[in-house]
This record gives sequence, structure tokens and C-alpha cells, in this order.
Amino acid sequence: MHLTVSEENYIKAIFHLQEADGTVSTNQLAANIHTKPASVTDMLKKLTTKRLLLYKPYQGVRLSSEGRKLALGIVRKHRLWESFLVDKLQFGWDEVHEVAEELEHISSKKLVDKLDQFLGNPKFDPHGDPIPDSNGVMHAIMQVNLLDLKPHTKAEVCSVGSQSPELLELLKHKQILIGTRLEVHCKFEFDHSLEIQLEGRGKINISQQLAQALFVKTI
Amino acid sequence: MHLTVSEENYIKAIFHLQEADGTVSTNQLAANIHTKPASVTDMLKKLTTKRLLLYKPYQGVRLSSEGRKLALGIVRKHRLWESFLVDKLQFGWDEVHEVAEELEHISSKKLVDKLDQFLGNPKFDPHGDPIPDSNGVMHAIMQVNLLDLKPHTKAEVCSVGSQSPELLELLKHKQILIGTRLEVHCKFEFDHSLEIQLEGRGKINISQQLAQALFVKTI
DNA sequence: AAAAATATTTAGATTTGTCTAAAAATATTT
DNA sequence: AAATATTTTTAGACAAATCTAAATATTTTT
Repeated sequence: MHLTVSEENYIKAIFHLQEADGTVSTNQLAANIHTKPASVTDMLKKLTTKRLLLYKPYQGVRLSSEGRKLALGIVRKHRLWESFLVDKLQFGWDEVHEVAEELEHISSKKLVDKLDQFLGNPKFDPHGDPIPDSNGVMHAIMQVNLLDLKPHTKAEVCSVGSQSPELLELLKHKQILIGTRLEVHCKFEFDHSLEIQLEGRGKINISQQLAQALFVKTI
Repeated sequence: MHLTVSEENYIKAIFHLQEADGTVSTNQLAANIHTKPASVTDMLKKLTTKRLLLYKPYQGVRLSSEGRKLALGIVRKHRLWESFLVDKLQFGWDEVHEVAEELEHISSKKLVDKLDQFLGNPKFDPHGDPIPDSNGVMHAIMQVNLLDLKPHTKAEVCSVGSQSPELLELLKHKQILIGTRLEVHCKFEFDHSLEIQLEGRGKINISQQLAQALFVKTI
């Protein structure tokens, strides 16, 4: 099954949006892909005839099992390329997303599997997101939102909730990255902010908005 | 100046075809790019308005200096990716061309320069072709066709005249690759075949067609 | 230097992915 | 439950890159 770059972008967007909602609306997709709802409808019809989507007009859409398989392949490529850029080419983890958006559409299966091997079959990308294996199996980890962490639990940052430059700028400034270890000291009811202790460093304050964007695993 | 994949393919094809002829005809391009002459004419007009070509209807076409600069950028990417595939991912040198045709269209300048550095700034790709540097400077080497080599001269294979699978199959069978050292023993007038000695191995026969496809530098 | 052959361009159609504007379906408010 | 607002789809248009068929240039042959 050969897909165009545009078709792949729709499949990928639906995959990510349905993680949250189960089913995805036309407007949601249009906003995500920076296109108009009318264009989305056209593409949904096309991908449905290719049996990649389950789509009822006016009722939203989700991936068929075939569509999901393709989406996992694209996500795999995206995350492997991000790992390559950071681990081998010394890119900063906040500057790889755009380039990986291009590289994920390179079609050679052999290339992807050799790249995977070259990188040592990594299980997580530089943002802490899991990398599907060549069969499309993706190992989830027990991760919890920093906001939901109980005080006095030790944890390690393992993923971020978005790739927005604003978020990444703030994390860089606070020197928080994937793997950073911390412990929640106390939580404030007033503004839902946290005081946390960074391992080997001092105490800092984390706003509600920032805590919401950080996922950690307990250690 | 942003180009589509299709535009880049035209620019690259003209670059390679004009190496030989100086100027390139519509039919030549159509054959090379697997498209029809009418489509070529349209694209030539478009690229001319973008000031990348010097084109007079019915008179053939060549690259402007701006076009040449872009072509060198594409060739650079192609050859760096081929080097990556062979040196780092253990691809065979005969199976990288198609994948590199895709990778050469990835646009990030930073990616290319970091890749170059990661590979140790190689000067030649796995086929022995020179890799332009980031300023578009391409270092040629003194290379001569195997057919023109005088008997009893020692030489080293440094490039092949085509990437056809048939040629690559034959070279694989004879275990000739870039870097293989040899010495011409004698030449036969009848069929223009050669008898050569491979360094560290026995004597073999090379047909006129094969010799024509091999370029060597004397050592 | 005509005639014939070949090469190139023009004209008009097609496909893909997008758009705007208007119509239809669904959801929300009063 | 009517009226209003929102969401989604349909209809028709457009740009990019291609095609076929026909017209026009150029080159080669006689």
C-alpha cells in the first residue's frame, strides 16, 4: 500500500488525535493539519475507499486496523530519526521535530530496520516517547503526570506533553530534560503550583501549566 | 529559493546530462526523467522564469549559475547519504541509489552539514564520485578510463560509469569494487578485451563493455 | 532546395490536493 | 420544541505536474 506524503500526514494526525478522544472530528483534524474542513472531508473519503479509516459522515473517524499499522510505521520512523539526530548528529532535542517530519516519509523498510539496529534498538526517543518495533509493537511505560504525583515520591522525567518551542525554551532554562530526577516537596492549593527538588540541585517552583506538560515515572 | 521534488529532479538531471554535452535537449531530458517531451517543455519554462536555466526554445537548455549551485547542493546530499548508508548502515554499495534518491530531497541545511561532519567529511562517495563541499566546491581527481590505461601500469578503481543493476551484478561477481587495485597485462585488438591482474588475486578477462564502465587512477 | 524524418512546442485534458462559498446535518440555547 | 449556532459536507474552482494529439521548427536525406 503506497501512500503520498499528504495521506501519511492525515493517518499520523488521526493516530495521535484518537489516542486522547477515541474518535476524531473533521474540525479537529483541520486545525491539527493546518488545512480547511472541506479538504479534510475529501481526504477522509479517499482514505476510506483505501480501507484505512472507519468513517461515518458527520460522526467522526478512526483508523482501521490497517490504518493503525501504517500509522505505527510512520511513528516508528519519526522517532528513530529523532533519536539518530540527537544521539549521532548532536542535534538538540528541541530542534529535531521539523527535520524528522520530513525524514519520516522516506519509504525504505530496509533503511528503517538498519537505522534501528545502528542506534542499538532504542525503546524511547529523545522526548521519552516509545518507539514501535518493526512489527508495530509499542511498549508503554507506567508514566504519570507530574501534577498527579504524591509529595515525597522520587521520579524521573520521561516525556513531555508537547513539542511547542515555548515549552522547550522554558525546560531548557530550568535545565530539565528527559532523565532528570526529582522529588515533589509540596503542592499549593492556591495556584496548583509545585515545589520540587531536582536531584543534585536546589528547589524550584513549577507552575500548574508546566507540571501538566511533564510526565514522569516513579523510581 | 524553495523547489519541489519534481523541480529538483529536473535540475539534477540537467546537471548530469550537461557534464557530457554542454547543452541538453528536451528529448534527452524526457528519456532521463521518464516523462514525455511535452512535460519537459512546461517545466523548462517554469524553471526559466525562476532564473535557474538558460533556455532558448528549440535550442536546448543548460543551468544558470544559480541553477548549478542548487544542483551541487542536491548532488552533495545524494552522495553524503550514499556514504552514510554504506559506511554506517552496512548497505551494499549497489543498493543505495534508490534510497538516496529519496533522501536527497530532505531540505535541512543543518542536517546535511552535520551528516558531513559525522561521516568525517568524506571527499568521495561509495561509487568513487566526488562529494561537493558545503560551498559547492567539488574536487575532481585525475581519473582515466580503464580502456585507455597503458599495459603494465598499476591503478586503482575509483568510479563506475553507471549504476545499472546489470553492471553492479557483474562487478560483484568478479569481486571488483571501489579501491580494488589492478594492473593491465595485455590488450586484444580483436574484441578490445583486456587481461588484468587483480592485486593479491589471479588474472581475469575484462570485456570492452566492462572496461568502458570502469574509471581508475594510476598509483 | 525540396521532401521526409525527427525534435519540440502548443493546446487541451486529467489527477491530486487544496481552497471558498453555500447547503445540509447536528448540537445548543432559549 | 423552535430558534440559533456550530459542524460537516457538497459544489465548483484552482495550481502543479503530468499526459495525448496536433501543430510547428529544425535537421537530414535525396
